[in-house]
Amino acid sequence: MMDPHVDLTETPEAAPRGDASQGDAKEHLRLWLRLLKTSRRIEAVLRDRLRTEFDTTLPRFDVLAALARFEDGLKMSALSDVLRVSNGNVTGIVDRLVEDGLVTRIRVPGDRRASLVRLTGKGSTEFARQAAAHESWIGEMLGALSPEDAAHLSVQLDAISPSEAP
Amino acid sequence: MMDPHVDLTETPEAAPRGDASQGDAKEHLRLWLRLLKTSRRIEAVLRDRLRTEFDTTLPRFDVLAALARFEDGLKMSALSDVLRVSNGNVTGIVDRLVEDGLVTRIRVPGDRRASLVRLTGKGSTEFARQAAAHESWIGEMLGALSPEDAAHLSVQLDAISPSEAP
DNA sequence: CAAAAAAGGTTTGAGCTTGAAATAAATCGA
DNA sequence: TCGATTTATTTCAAGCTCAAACCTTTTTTG
Repeated sequence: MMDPHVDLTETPEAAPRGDASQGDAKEHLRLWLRLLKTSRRIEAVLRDRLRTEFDTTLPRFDVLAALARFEDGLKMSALSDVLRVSNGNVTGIVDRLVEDGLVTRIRVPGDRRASLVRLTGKGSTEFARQAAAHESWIGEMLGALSPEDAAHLSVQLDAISPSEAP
Repeated sequence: MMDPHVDLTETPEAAPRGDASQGDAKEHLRLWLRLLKTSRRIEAVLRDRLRTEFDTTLPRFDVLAALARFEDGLKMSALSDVLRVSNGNVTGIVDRLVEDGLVTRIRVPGDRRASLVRLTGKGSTEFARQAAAHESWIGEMLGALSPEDAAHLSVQLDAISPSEAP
């Protein structure tokens, strides 16, 4: 999981007066550490539940989720693009999902290089179960937040990582 | 990297009226996806810079950071505790850091099972360089946020994942 | 058309990650 | 004291992850 990077969260050490950028840097660093901690913690819970309740992993779930969004299937490259994962990475995960019959590779007529990856019926059913559970887990974990707060937070986070493609 | 899990960010689909909890769930899910996306994006940048500029990895950096905070060294178990990583995980990373001379294992006098892990002089120097760069990278990435916004965000995130030990 | 470039994927090597099993040492309880 | 438990750590198998190298096939271009 690897949480903290630098964690000086615990050392407030009075306001580091002097020039302003010093203090700003610390505040930004602190925010980053909280952000990381929060997402890691949630992720850990999701991994754990996916494993114990569905005997699967987060990457597998992510692939199914992506394919569920694109009913016509996705090319490997498009898939790794959507997931923001390296090309080679997806190959292995899809291989295993194919073994388990949750996903198929379909030849693309005009192009002998490419193939489309699609959910099978089984994959579709299985994902529906998992997605429902997933949503409720998130609800449990973020339940402390009002929908308004949640919406507000979303907006602020968007300010940090805008939707520009890297 | 595995970003999106479920990403229905792209399907606003009008406000799902009906009972309230429905919409709330979506809002929470949306927040989670943003949170994940943001932290993954920042993490990806950090990994990349650590690799290209220091030929190291985030987990290694994290271990050094933890050890830098505890000058007297940490036992393996304490280290994996601080980092919130499995025990066996740390073993390998520390092994490699020892090979590179950045870290040492010190026998604990009264206990032949345990050992303390500490930064070497070299490790300490190296970490200082990396930490400075790290802080400035964070500054770059979060620079769009005023320190006030950052502080505010920190507080809200803390509401999601409070400091209770799991 | 033939050579070069680009596009789609897989393989590979190294490292990270986990949970579970294995070792070994220390401590506790009867 | 001796067996049982707990504590500290490592080993293991399986899977995820990346970047780089490597094939093909397709497209571009001279």
